[in-house]
Amino acid sequence: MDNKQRQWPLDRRAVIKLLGDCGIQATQQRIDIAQILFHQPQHLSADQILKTVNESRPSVSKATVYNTLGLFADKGLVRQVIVDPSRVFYDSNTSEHHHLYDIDHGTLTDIAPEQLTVSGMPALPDGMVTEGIDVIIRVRSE
Amino acid sequence: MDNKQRQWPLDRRAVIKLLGDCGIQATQQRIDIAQILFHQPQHLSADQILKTVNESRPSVSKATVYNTLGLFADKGLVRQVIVDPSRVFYDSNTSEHHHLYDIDHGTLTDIAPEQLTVSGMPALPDGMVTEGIDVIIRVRSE
DNA sequence: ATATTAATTAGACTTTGTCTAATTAATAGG
DNA sequence: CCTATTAATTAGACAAAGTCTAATTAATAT
Ligand SMILES: [Mn+2]
Ligand SMILES: [Mn+2]
Ligand SMILES: [Zn+2]
Ligand SMILES: [Zn+2]
Repeated sequence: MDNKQRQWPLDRRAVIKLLGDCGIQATQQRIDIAQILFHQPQHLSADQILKTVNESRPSVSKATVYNTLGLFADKGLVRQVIVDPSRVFYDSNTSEHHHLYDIDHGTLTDIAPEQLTVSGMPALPDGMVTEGIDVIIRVRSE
Repeated sequence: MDNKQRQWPLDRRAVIKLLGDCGIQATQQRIDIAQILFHQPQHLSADQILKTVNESRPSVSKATVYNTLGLFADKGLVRQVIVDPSRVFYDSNTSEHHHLYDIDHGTLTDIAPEQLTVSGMPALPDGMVTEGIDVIIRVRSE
């Protein structure tokens, strides 16, 4: 299944279609969360999503935000980015790319895959399967 | 300051010397923690270190373990490895290398820098300073 | 020895995330 | 449509990693 989103933002209809294509039941809460994520290619923490989705009137619980993000990640709709010991970022851009992380501001920026090449994947021990390769450039900028 | 440890394990004397060279006061607690870390090149979590250092008789508090690991990281004696959202690993090998992370078992393995090359460091925006480049190969192995 | 400074400590606290059991919403079949 | 069944949501308890504070203890310098 090829999930390259090309037209941002995804509107409500497109989001419902996307969920359906992944075999995810399109509930109100999931649609709301997906609309936030797929407004543009971006990196959001669970907490940022929880706040955003509830900023007009409270509508989605913390448990559902975590459940939904976990589900989206499992289905490959979003990618978890682990760069900060204190929280996970969810990346709405699942196409291959690398990251630049500003330690001081806690902000993530994309690096296009053409810009940076990793060569020499070592042979993996028997029974191991590559799940992904993360390249993170850590910067300070005080 | 060049901190390439070459003879493992570092004994008590070597550890005290190492701390002194970094301007770290060699207290009993710090020596104990350093001896665990510098027994061999390895990746340990704060919790693993806390347990190990207290396995004969309790001698070092949780606060001191965290203080000490933070201090060692600041001084460049150890390197933090952020691959798991639930805990930070401290790497006693500070020479340049990459990592392979087994998601299912939570274990980290080193990849020699010769084995894997990153080419094409993008130009950084003004005022940004590179802190490090992390390459992590994530694998499953169930 | 004493004074001064630095490190350690227990335990409260915070934050991120998980879990449970009860409620509510969605779906399917008649 | 109505009803039965299943799936999702929820509040709030809970867990784990890590931080912070104020008091104590240890190290250093004179
Ligand atoms: Mn957050
Ligand atoms: Mn741990
Ligand atoms: Zn990204
Ligand atoms: Zn390593």
